[in-house]
Amino acid sequence: MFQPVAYAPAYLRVSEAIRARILRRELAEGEALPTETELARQFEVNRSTVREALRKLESAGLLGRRRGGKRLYVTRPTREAVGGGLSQALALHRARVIDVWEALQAVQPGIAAAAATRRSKAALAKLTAAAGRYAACKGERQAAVTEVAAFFDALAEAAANPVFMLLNEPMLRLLKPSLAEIIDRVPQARARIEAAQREIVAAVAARDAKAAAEWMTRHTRDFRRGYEVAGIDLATEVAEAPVASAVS
Amino acid sequence: MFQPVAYAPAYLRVSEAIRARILRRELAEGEALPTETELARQFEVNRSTVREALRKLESAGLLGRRRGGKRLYVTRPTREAVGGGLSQALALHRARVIDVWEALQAVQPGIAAAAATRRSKAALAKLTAAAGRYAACKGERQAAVTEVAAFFDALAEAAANPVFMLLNEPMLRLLKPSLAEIIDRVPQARARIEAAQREIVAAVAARDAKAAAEWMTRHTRDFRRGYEVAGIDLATEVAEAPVASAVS
DNA sequence: GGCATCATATTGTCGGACAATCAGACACGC
DNA sequence: GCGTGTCTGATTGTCCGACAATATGATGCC
Repeated sequence: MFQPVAYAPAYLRVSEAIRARILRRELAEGEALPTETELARQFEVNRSTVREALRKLESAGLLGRRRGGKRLYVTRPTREAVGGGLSQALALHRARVIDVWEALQAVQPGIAAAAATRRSKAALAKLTAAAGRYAACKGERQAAVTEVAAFFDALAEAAANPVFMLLNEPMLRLLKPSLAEIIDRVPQARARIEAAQREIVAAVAARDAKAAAEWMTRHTRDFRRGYEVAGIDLATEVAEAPVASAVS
Repeated sequence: MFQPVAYAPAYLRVSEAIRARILRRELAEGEALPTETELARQFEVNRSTVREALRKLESAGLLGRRRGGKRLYVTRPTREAVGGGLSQALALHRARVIDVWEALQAVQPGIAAAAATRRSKAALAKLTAAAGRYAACKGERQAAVTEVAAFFDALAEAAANPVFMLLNEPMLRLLKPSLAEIIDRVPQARARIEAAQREIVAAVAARDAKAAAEWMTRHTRDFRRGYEVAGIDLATEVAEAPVASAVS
């Protein structure tokens, strides 16, 4: 019958006002925000209130600080920021390894196909380099995992689609721990990954979308196989490590 | 040679400490947080500092308030919260309609296939109901768009994969405006959507993953065709509307 | 032009204050 | 019993004022 009567505390109204101006690009990226005192004067609220509003925008990734700097600058959310939020949410929603893998399986072939059709020469070079770096890092388990992720990232970059680039981050972040186990425990994993990457690179180089998607499908299916061989329970819940900088 | 010496302001350390406990599930969902004064006492910081920390967690969706309530409760990020962050980020990254569509195209067939394999009886009923509601809403453009989105959501729910459920939100949110235009301007759009939904429902009911994916591919391809017929420039940047509750 | 020096502005944090209002207890009338 | 007033205490939202640490920008010097 009746709508709940709208009310929003001042810190929310302030943060929304600033957010709106950023989204409307009236505050351009890289621009410095006015000082807290100045904002307080303009909004006619106390500086403490302004600060609460700023904290919200800061954690949304819309405002950031330059290394060691004092002032806040308008930024756009980095992949890491978005990915952190998403993977944190997934961890709390009790997403399992199999769920994330399934999403990977669904998205990556599309990314590979898009990359094959649109890749620029520079992007192809980066992709090739990423595959090379993976092949090069024998032994070090952690480095290998990082490079596998870097390969996916390079592919998304070649697809030149910001949606893909943002989606990659959280999925890889959540899969990394289990990936490390696979590489440790499945002897043939390294060779298979290397081969798949080689084929994908070749398909992308040849602008062959179909082949790229196909090899990517095999590549991700290999991961699944790896889970089974490594004896990782697919129903394990993924975990999000708390930010390291929080060492109190 | 040397790492930058770590330093984090108190409000950050406090917010990370609370965040960590939530992620470790030491603070269970639904539990009420201690009062601000109590937190200030425990962390040995000022209440203002605690409040800044709380604002961060609040906008990350980890803390929420019950309607009209005062206390903060531990919550997990809702689809809307996550989707809002993601779509906002995409808007700032100048994602275009075609980019989001491409992602939709990549993900939805996978979702449909998963839904077909795993759907429960209840989920199937919901999906059928969603398709029915879409077919029912003749005329009202806005309602139709909402129902199209609801259909995708019901499908993701049938797939019982939190990753898919969270990914749907931002994509649909960003596509809604252009979807509305299609439905307005392309006469045959309604019928085609209805037909595709019917086929997808049938495939899911029959647990036919392949057919479900296939029909979904056609369904999304139809959207693309709709853009062209409606004369929507595929390179249009998607826009994220600022939160409505921010009416000052 | 590049570099050391210094004054100023700005942030991070604190303490205290007060109004609004939410939650729970309690009594009252039907 | 259930819905309705009334009261009290606790809690949040907001303000004010203060101060140390330090980033920023101007200044002068070579």
